[in-house]
Amino acid sequence: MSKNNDELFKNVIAHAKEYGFVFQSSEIYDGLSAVYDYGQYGAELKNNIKTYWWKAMVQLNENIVGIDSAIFMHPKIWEASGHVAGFNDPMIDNKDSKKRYRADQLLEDKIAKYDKEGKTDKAETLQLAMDDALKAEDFSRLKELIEEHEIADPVSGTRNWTEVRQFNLMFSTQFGAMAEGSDQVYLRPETAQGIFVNFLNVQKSGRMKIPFGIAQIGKAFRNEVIARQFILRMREFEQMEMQFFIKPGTEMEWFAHWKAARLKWHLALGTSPEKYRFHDHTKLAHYANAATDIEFEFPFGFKEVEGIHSRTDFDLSQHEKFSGKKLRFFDPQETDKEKQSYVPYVIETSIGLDRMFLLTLINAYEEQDLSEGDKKDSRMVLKFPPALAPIKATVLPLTKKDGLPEKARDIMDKLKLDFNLQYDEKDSIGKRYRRQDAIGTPFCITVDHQTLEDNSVTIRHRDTMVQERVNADDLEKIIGDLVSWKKVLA
RNA sequence: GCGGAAAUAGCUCAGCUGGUAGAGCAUCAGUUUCCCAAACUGAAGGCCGCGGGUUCGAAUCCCGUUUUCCGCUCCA
Repeated sequence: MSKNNDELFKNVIAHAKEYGFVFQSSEIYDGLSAVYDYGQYGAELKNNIKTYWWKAMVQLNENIVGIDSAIFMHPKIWEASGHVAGFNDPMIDNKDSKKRYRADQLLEDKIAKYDKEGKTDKAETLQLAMDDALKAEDFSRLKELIEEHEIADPVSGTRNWTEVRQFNLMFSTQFGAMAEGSDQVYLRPETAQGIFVNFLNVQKSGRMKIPFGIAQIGKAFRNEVIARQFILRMREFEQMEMQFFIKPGTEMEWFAHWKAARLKWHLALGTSPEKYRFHDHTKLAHYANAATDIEFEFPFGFKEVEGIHSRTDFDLSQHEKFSGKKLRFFDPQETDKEKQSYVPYVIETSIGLDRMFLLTLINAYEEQDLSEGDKKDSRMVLKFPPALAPIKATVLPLTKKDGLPEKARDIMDKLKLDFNLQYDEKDSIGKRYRRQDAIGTPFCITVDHQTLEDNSVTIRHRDTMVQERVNADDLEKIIGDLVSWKKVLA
């Protein structure tokens, strides 16, 4: 990261805290690693991003519906999805090469080596010892075996190992009040499975016909080994996912469709296209036959914000297998009887809400030098798209007397049912404008002495700092148009 | 997890070789002004991340720990 970008990122984090967007969780207790809280303006901004996504995905697509599934799910779901098996390996690090290995893999390699050297006795003994240790989940025994058999890191050649640890990315807890005899359940590591297991419910109750999508916004939890870069990688995070169910064989067409549609959604916010890029996966996960990331150029480099994956019929097939229930779509239009009933393929779009939040904040953040001649001046402004701004407008009486506050309150009362507004009468008018700039309020409505005479007010625009005089009765329409979702969705 | 750096008021930071904390901005109250950070007066806010140790005495030295940032690593 260059010094300037490093500086910029630090300033954004400081700004986010100072102005009530993001706080570290449990801060007065020294914080909890990689967990963050959203403050008064952060919560508003986050909600607006959710709304933008929900409108674009659910409301504007007749064949996409939204659900809200529970965080707790049947433990077998995670076996079916592969998360239990894939997230439970015993790992060991070499302190010199700083490489991490699967402990059982290292031992397997050694066993193979013994066999090759004709030391079959040794191989067998080790194999048995390892199997016992793995079965008992005895990690210190695994470490002992690695030491006893003098296994060295192939990279550094040293035997300077850490303890063997299990990296399970899923958080677990007990289901049922009695600790004993209760079942272990997981906090979901992704929201997608909540959609897959409700595929039939939604399809039948909503009379959905393929192609159709199910969308969901919700929290997910991953016990990341390391979680850093502010809210980019958190242990508790929120996803906005849509699973689009399609006829097998049409996946490439739909993959291309959603790739384009999702980038369009991002760019509609006015973000410079140079800040975005696709990162197509060459190495695909076992369930996917195509995958791409939409990446955004953060101050610390291009990072994934959203993933678009062609997941084939992997998930539904797995759930068929594990649940014993048929998860199929019957297509009466299909003339070929053999192909009438099938497990749909899936195109997934999955965006990290917190990452989108960070993106929006960084993108909006601007330090402006407004000096003119000798007069030094600067301002901090968050140039949020008006539809996303936490506060849409602030009503300001020019002074605290002459009945201006009363008039300002009247105007505010008429507007506050439609818009999230603030009222401010403390300090000079210029200072109040700048305060609103810092939290990204796009419009300031100023009530002055002329307002008392002809009911006109000024609207001060955040980005240009230009004011226009309008009739107070027209504010609902004017502000309404300016902050409308039509500006980004139409 | 390894290595590096850091942690002092809401924010940014100062505090030299140890003697029980300061500034600017922000906040609050007031005076004045009345359309882009004005000025003035006053106030509030910190046991210096936390826990030990050395010392007559620790924000300052040592150890541990937590958190954050950077690099590596990891990332369905």
